[in-house]
Amino acid sequence: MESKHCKPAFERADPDRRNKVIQTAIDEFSGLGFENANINVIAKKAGISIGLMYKYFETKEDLFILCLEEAISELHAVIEAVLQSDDKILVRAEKLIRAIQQTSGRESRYVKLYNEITKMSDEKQVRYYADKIEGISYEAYAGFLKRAKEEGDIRSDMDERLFAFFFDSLLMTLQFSYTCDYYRERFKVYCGDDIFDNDEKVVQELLKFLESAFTFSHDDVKKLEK
Amino acid sequence: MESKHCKPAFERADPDRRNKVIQTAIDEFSGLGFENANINVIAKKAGISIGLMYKYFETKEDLFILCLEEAISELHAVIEAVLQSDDKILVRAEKLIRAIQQTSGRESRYVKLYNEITKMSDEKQVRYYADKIEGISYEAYAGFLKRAKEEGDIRSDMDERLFAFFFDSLLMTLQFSYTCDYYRERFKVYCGDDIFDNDEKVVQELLKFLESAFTFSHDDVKKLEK
DNA sequence: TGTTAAAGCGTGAGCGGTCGCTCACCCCAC
DNA sequence: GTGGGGTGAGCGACCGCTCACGCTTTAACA
Repeated sequence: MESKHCKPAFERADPDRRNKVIQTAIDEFSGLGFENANINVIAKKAGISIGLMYKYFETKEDLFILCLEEAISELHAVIEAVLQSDDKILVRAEKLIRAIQQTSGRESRYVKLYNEITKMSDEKQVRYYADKIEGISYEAYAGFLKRAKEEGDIRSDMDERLFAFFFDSLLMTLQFSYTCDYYRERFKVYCGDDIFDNDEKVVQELLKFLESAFTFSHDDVKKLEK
Repeated sequence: MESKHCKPAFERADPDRRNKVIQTAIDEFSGLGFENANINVIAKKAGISIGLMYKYFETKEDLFILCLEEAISELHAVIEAVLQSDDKILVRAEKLIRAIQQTSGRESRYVKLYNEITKMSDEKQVRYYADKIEGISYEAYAGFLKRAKEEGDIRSDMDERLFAFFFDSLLMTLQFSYTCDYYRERFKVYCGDDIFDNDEKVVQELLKFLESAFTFSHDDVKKLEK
């Protein structure tokens, strides 16, 4: 899993064209999935010939991977932007939730790509991308969970890594629920057809859920009750 | 989206053969995904000719759907079995978590099929299956959350539907984390390579997380602290 | 009981469409 | 004239699906 997924010719190409190719490819891959997307169609829509496409990329898969890398760095940037201040943990959570809800059409294609790799089963690729993508959010979440714990903002009786995992699981599912067709429908089954008109309610309820999970330990509350 | 997805000839066929065909198909679909699975190969592995396969099914998609229906009713049965007693909410949660961890090879193929439909985007199919599958767990979870709330076992200041959604999101992600390649790798990134040798720890930490989220409301704890 | 026709079970060569990818070729700059 | 940018017809592999055919069972009739 090395990092070069295009031929030199693509790097030399005009930046506008590079962009056009990548964005068109992301459109097709996120809309149809890797298997159903047609590289001949992508070339046509991007305004170049297939011949040239193959001067730029070794294989269809390489093109897909380049799109993935693009999506990853974009999503990475969003997380970084949201988390750069030194807010308390719940404020960070709130910012992340709101960022997820405001995911625009542009970003939602990235999320769909992400959902697409979720079905990969080539061992090496899975490892490479899980490390690359999940590593980003893991670093972000585990880092501030640990600090919050040290500073006494959250309960002391928890395993940070597992709690970071639960936290990310909730956010990831929410992300998919706002962008991917099946998850959207699932969201409606659970919360009603009008859930997409109630962003504020989702924020508040999830924060409620997280706040209690993060801050109140069973033993402490029992002590208080005595 | 009607419910007959095979021709009469398949219903008349020998039960052993029916089983062989369905199980072989589930193997292939769950291992390779819908697009990459080859119906000619499935026929060969199941010990029948493609000609006969098409006397049994209209299309490859119909075969896939029959597999899905099979998987759904199987997963439904598991949930039912786990939830039939009238345990308290955390005991139910614990049973579900342990059931997920003990998912065998046989069941894990069903989970992979479920993961596969997660990327469907045909509007009608998405609606049909989201309703059918998520409806099962929604009924189960929302029902006992509501009862628990009425009986005062859990906090009163929450929206049951959203909390059921968060609950299912955690369980669904855990389910995938024990069965699907990418999610397994993600689980390792968050919790370390040895997380799969620590089932008990996962149970305890998730229960801790859920117990606090479900039972302690911010206002109540603040009152106690005074 | 033997003959025959109809209906279903079962086969697999192969059709037809799709799509990843190649290659022979053109054009232009240096 | 050499090298890179650019083209698109078309090759070849794959795969969903068909169809002409063979075999067996059922049953109606002489």
